[in-house]
Amino acid sequence: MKLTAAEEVLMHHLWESGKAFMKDILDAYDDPKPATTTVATLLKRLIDKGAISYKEYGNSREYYPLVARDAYSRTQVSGLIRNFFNNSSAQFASFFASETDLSADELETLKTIVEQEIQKRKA
Amino acid sequence: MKLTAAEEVLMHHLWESGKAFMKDILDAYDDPKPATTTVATLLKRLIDKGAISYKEYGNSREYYPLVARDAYSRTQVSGLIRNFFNNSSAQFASFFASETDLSADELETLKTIVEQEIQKRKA
DNA sequence: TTTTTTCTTCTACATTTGTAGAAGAACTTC
DNA sequence: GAAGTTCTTCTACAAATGTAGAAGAAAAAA
Repeated sequence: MKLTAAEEVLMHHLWESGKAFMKDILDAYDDPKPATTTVATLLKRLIDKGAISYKEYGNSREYYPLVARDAYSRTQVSGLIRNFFNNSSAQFASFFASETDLSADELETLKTIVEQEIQKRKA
Repeated sequence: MKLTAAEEVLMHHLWESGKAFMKDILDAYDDPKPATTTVATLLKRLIDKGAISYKEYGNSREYYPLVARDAYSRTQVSGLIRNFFNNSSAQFASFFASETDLSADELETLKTIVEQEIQKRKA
C-alpha cells in the first residue's frame, strides 16, 4: 500500500474525522483548496488502492479509511528503517535519540516508555 | 531536497562507497542491473538537484554525494514526524518504542542512549 | 416545480519518474 | 592505429501523479 503525497494528505483528513463526505473533506483543506474534481479523483484512486471505502447515502458518499493511521505509520517507519538504517531498529533508535530535538523532559518520558517496554518484554 | 525512489537507491550506492565511477555504480546494483543510460539519467538528475557532484577524469567522472547520508536521513525522519506524528518527536518516540520490534537487549541499549542524551542536555 | 447546489463520472493534460536506445567521444587493447 | 569498450549526451516514451473542466444526476432550496 504505497500512497502518493497528495493521497496521504487526503488520508490525514479522513483519519482525523474518521469518516467524511466530500464537503467535509474539502473543508479540511487549507486554502487554496483543491477543486472538487481533484479530490474526487484522489478518492477514486484511494478506493482502487483499497485504502478507503464508503457508504452511499443518496447521491453522495460517506468515505472512511480502510487502512488505520497506526498501521500505515508503521509501514512508513519500517520503510525508513529498512532504507536508511540497514533494517536495524536499534540503529535507528540510536540515531533518533542522538539526532532528534527532544527536550530533556521529553527524553525522560521516552526513557519511561522504554522502561515499560522492557518490562513488557520480560513479562 | 526530495529524491525519488530510484534516485535514493543510487544515492545509497554512493553513500556506501563514498565516491564511484559509472562502472562501480553499475556493479553495486543487483541483477537485473539497469541500463547504463538509465543510471546516467539518474546521475544527471541528481546533479541538477544538487545531491551529488563529480570530478572529471578523462572521459569519465568520479561521482560523490554532496548530501550526507546522515543529513538526508534526518530530513526523512523529520518528514515522517511532521506527517504522521503531529510534528511531535515525543509522540513519535512513544509510538516507535511501543510499536517497533526491538528486543529487550536493544531496548536496554536505547535506554542507555537516552540516558546519555539526558546527561548531555543537562551539561 | 424551477433553480441552485453538490457530487460523481469522464475526459484531459502537464509534470514527474523510471527506463533505455542511438550516436558519438574518449580510452584501452591488440 | 584499428577495434572494442566505456561513458556521456540526446531523445523518447510509458506510467504515475497532480490538477481540474464538462456534463449530468440527485438533492436542497426557493
